Amino acid sequence: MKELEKSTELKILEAAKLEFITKGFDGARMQQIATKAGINKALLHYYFRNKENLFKAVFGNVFGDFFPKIMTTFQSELSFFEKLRFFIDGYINVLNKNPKLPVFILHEIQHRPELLLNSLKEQGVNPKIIAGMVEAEMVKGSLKPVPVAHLLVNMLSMCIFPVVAAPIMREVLFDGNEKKYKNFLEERKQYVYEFIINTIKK
Amino acid sequence: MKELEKSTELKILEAAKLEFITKGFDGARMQQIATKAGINKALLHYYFRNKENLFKAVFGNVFGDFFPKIMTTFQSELSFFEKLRFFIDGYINVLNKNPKLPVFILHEIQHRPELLLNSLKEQGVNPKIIAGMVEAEMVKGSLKPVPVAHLLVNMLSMCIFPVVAAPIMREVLFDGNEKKYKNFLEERKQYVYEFIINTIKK
DNA sequence: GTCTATATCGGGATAGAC
DNA sequence: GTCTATCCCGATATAGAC
Repeated sequence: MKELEKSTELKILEAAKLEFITKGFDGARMQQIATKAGINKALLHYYFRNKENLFKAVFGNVFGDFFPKIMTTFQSELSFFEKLRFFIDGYINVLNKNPKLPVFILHEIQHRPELLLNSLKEQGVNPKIIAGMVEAEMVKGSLKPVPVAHLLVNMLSMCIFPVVAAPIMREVLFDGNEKKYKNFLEERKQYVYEFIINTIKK
Repeated sequence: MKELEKSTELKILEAAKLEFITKGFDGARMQQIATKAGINKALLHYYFRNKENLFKAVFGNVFGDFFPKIMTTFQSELSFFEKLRFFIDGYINVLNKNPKLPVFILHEIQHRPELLLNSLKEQGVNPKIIAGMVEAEMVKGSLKPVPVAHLLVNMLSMCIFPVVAAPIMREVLFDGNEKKYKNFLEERKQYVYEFIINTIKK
């Protein structure tokens, strides 16, 4: 039974998420969060005792998007190459919808390493599943043997970085033309795939 | 004629650079900068009227390291493949020495787009020189024709991202073992090179 | 140029009524 | 649960002596 009115707590969390991600912890303002949520500061402190608590709640929620849930794609019945394509495609999409997320996370964990460790535990990030799968293909002989860690990091890099550095890249490569850059990112889904394939197919 | 005593202004700039890069503009504290520089807050304001000014001075100084000066490598007499190797090697080195720089820059330009535009002008960043050079090799026939923009972005991505995301990657891939991750980054100089070569050599 | 002392203000947090 | 009013501290910035 869904409420038409979102609960106050939910409204706060949404507003806080937006504020924290765009401004960072230090730049975020409780007043601003309250305003966006349509309430006042006092109520904020009623729900979450202080700024720190509120932040942690948001961070925990948000971390999972950085390392993709799309990992599940890899447990499907598709062929390996299809899985790869789905992964790249899906991940670039997710990042495009939340382009500020990675920088936010990377910025914050610099000062609060514990955030990272906690979140990793909660999320159960396990690249080993995918790594194992890739290695299996290699011993099976369907893929050229290459260092798997580097391969995975390369793949992530080529998906994440261009989104993260979009403000700069857009300027440098396309003189600030937003449309052209969006198009560029769209093309990447194909090229990154080909790029990866190139190094592992026999 | 070099002074044995660094000028006060220089000491301030160094201290400020460190503080801003690690904490970001909002997290940085004037008091902390003063202390690190061995002076007091008032003197800080004497040299740079306010925090904003000081920040801009630092940012301008620092931006150039993000897009490498190593571009000059590309004007040398080396063969194309040697140039490529030098570039990757040198860039990963630079980043390793300033691993926090990229996140700092990306975080700050999110709220102050003008910083980016100004810095780009000052630095005269021009990927077109390299792009042109790569394209020349392609028409000459010594390289397989691939989309140059994507190729360059891929190369940057694979160099920058692993350094930027080091805190996470170190945890996920090597259970936090610093030594292993350093070693991993060292290996990358070779693998990224091979990875790139693989997609462009005939 | 460099210092101490102080003004000013913004923002997180709390008290207490409804 | 939600509000108004207020406290209080930390941080930028300035005044003014040396």
